[in-house]
Order: sequence, then C-alpha cells, then structure tokens
Amino acid sequence: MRIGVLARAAGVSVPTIRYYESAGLLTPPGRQGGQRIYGGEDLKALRLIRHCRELDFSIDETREILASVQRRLPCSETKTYAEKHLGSIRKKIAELRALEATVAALVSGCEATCSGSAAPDCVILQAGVANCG
Amino acid sequence: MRIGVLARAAGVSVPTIRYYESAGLLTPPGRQGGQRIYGGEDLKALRLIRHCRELDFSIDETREILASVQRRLPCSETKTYAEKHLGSIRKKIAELRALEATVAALVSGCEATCSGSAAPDCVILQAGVANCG
DNA sequence: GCTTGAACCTCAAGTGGCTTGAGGGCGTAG
DNA sequence: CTACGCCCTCAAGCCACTTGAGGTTCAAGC
Repeated sequence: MRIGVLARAAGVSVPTIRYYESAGLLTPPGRQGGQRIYGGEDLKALRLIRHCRELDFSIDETREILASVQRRLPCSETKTYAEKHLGSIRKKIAELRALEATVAALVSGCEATCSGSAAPDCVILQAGVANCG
Repeated sequence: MRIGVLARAAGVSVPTIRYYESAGLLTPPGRQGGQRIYGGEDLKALRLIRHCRELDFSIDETREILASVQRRLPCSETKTYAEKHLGSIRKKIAELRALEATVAALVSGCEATCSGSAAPDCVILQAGVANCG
C-alpha cells in the first residue's frame, strides 16, 4: 500500500502521514524505489491515531497511548489518560463559560448604556477611550 | 517612560510589547539613545489591547477594535465585534460539551466492560488493538 | 573617570499540529 | 518516449507569544 492509498483509507492527508512519522507516531515503513510501502498494521495504527486526535488528545498523549497499546498494557492505563483529559476538557469549558458571561454582559451593558444617547462610558471599552453613541 | 516601566504598568512582559509593535498594534514610539520612550497614550492603548486579549479577541480583531476606537467610531461597531465573538465562544463551548460527553461515555463504558474480566473490546480503543483487563 | 549591573536593543528559533509550496524523482499507460 | 499522476525532501507559514544569544545604553557607586 502506497502513502496515497493509506491516506484515503484513513481519511487523512498525505503530508499529515509524513508529519506523524516525523513526530514519532508512525514507525517508518519499508521503501520500494524510495517510496513508502505500508501494511495493514500501519492502517490500524493510523486509525487509532485519528481516533485519539478526534478526541482532542495531544500528539504527546497520543504517542503515550499508542506506546501503551503496543506494549499491550491493560486499558486501565489508557483510561487514566482519558480521565485526565476529561478533567482538562471540563476546565476549558468552565473558562469559556466565564468568558461567555463576561462578553454577554458587555454587549447588553453597551445596549443599555449607549443606545439612543451619547453615553460617556461604553462598558465594552473600559479603558475609557471609547466614543459611545 | 521606558519599556520596562510600561510593561509593569500594564502587566505584560517586555518582549510582548515589542511583539505588539511588530504586529502593528502599538505605534512605534520615539527613541532616546536607541531606547523606546513611551507616553500616557501608549499605556492607554496597551491596556485596551490587554483588555481585548483577556476577552480572547484575536490579534486581528484587536487591531480592528483599536482602529475603530482611534477613528472615534461609535461603539455600536465595536459591539458588533463583541457579538460575533460571542457567537464563536458559544460554538466552541458546544463543541467541547459534545467532546466531554464522548470522553465521559468512553471512561464509564470502559469501567462497565473491562473491570474484573478480560474483556475483548475496550470502548476507549475502538480500533480493536487494545488488550483489556 | 571607571566599573558594575540592570535594563535595553536586535535577530533568530521554539511552541503545536499541521498545511502549503518549490523543485525534483518514480511508475505506468499509451 | 512522452505524458501524467503520484511520490520524495526540505522550507516556510499559521497564532501569539516566549526564550535565548550576543551586544549596547544608562544610572549609581567609588
């Protein structure tokens, strides 16, 4: 299987596969006339990589997951990565919700303060540089 | 005011200020003996930049907001940026919540399937390469 | 006047996870 | 033998900075 076939089979671009190889996720395959030739195991590994990446694991985390799979460690270890990852997802959600509240308050505050009159302070630009109206 | 004083006054690092200048957010100040000398307006501008960045506006958005402030446009235009930004924040929250649900389901599915027995398929590694137990 | 040390300068490279582009080699069909 | 598609490597670009190297300027103490 040449790299283009592998790419289509896994739904990734060709440069992405070469990038994964350079990043140490895919082991360098054999070559024929300088061209990479892949087997079924490579496709399995690539699909697992895509699975991890779609779950938003980082490249480093994905490499660790791959390593533990290849060392045939019990999945309890992989579950630990997933749990840690879940924690960081939840943290990011909390941050974004706080940000959402802040920006929403600015928008509605601007509407209340500035609409219809030449209000001196627009809450959006608390630096005090804004010219409201 | 030299760059270090400005940095402390605005709560940013010195290289960040030089980066903002190179990115076209801060106008290049005058120099004395090759060193940048800032005034009060620069501090105001830098504080507005930090305000925008803390609200997670991109550099490009921040540059547009600064420009509209400096052209003394009504804040209704700035409010438009904020509303657009609010939309993208909410979209990202929705994506992360979907991701959270997926990863949480994987973790609890692994607990249900794999704990105590040598389960053949761990849901976390759907590629089928996992060795559960 | 001299020395020290902090603060300043420019330029380059690193971060993450790829994508895009330049410039050339290989394989196969007509 | 030519044309075309696929492949190769290497370098740069994205974002918003941070870090580091190597050199200059400023302010204070002696």
